[in-house]
Amino acid sequence: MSTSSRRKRAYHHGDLRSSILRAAAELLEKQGIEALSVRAAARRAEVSHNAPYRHFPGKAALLAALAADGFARFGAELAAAERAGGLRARGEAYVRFALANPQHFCLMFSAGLKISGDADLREQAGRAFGGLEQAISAHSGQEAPYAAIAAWALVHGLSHLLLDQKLARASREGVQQFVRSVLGAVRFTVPSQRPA
Amino acid sequence: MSTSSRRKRAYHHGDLRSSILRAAAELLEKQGIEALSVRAAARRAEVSHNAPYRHFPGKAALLAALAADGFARFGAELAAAERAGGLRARGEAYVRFALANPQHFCLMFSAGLKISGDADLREQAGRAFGGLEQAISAHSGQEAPYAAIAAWALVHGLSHLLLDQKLARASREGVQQFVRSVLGAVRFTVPSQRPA
DNA sequence: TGTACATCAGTGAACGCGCGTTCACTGATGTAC
DNA sequence: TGTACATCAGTGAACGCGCGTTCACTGATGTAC
Repeated sequence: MSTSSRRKRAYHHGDLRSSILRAAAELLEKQGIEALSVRAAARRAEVSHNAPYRHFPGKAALLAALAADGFARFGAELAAAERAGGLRARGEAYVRFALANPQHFCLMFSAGLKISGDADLREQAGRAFGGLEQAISAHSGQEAPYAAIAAWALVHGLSHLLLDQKLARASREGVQQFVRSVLGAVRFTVPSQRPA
Repeated sequence: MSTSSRRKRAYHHGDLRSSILRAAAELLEKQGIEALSVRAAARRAEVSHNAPYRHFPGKAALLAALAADGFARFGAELAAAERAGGLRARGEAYVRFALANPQHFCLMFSAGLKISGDADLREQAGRAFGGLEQAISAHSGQEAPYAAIAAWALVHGLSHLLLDQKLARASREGVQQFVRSVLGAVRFTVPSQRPA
């Protein structure tokens, strides 16, 4: 009540869709997927509990939009890392994103999320995966699909194990250095290997 | 009603704890973690909705017991596979377990599950992971911790990607052969490598 | 072998909760004339 | 520039739901004598 926020919010919010998404993202990371509900997001955005329905048909659409946002950021960070430091840097960025956005990461990769159902989500996920596949095949030669998949599985699994706190050693050594050591312990059996 | 099951169930069930666990496990795999509730498990076991509270203090304890069961089976299958076919077979069994018990696998590795809170869960998980670490260090020499972790990450990530349907190629080729190909594309940079 | 009684393992009713979603509404905005 | 009106983006009340958990209970079991 009273003059709570900077200025009294107008009846019309202006950009409620973004506000809802931001609130939902904060809830997701701070309280976990279980705590994320349409009503909670509306509360956090300081609107009535059904205002979100002006912008999302239902809860599933909200989750899909969150995941799409996640994929967009993910893809951008991976691409930037690779431009800066090659394929190895891309792998490290993969793990870094997962650790920085654990709940987003889980949401993006949860089986419950039907990627095909949402156009924007489909596009963003396709973009992120497309960049990945392209990067790997460009680096390893056209004929190394299994090595490419193994590399993906390696960083993906490392991300999950770190998120699930299964690797005590990592926190002792510092995560970035740990990740580098683990990735460094692997070679892929294709001709044109040897990272830059 | 009437003579529904084989014989009229006595007032005292006899082994309700096991029945509840079995019902919960079936619900978990058939309907997913979201559909698993204390009440649903009780319904499936054909007892009143609060009979489970005779055997589990609450929902968290039921989940912990499910996960502990999962770890017990997981550890046993991994150990058996290794006895039969070495470390490579252990890796394949890891993925096979995940694919055969997707929801259990996710539950077992979900961060929400507090392993330290439940004695039995702690023991079973420790047994499974202990076997894993032992197997890897025995195989790769004492001084290859990163290779060991990388191997773990590889099979773990492969499991997740397969579960999340991210690897279309796998279903085209047959999963077992696909897994073998991916695992075969990797070498670890430690002296005593070369699997049997 | 019989009986009194404590204990155990179930039942059914009830609680309060937050959820997703729908409904009829109202205040604000933009546009045609 | 002013005004009528359609449209948009919010509000607040209400719905039905399944959930976890608690309560007082009752039927069955086992044990001491």
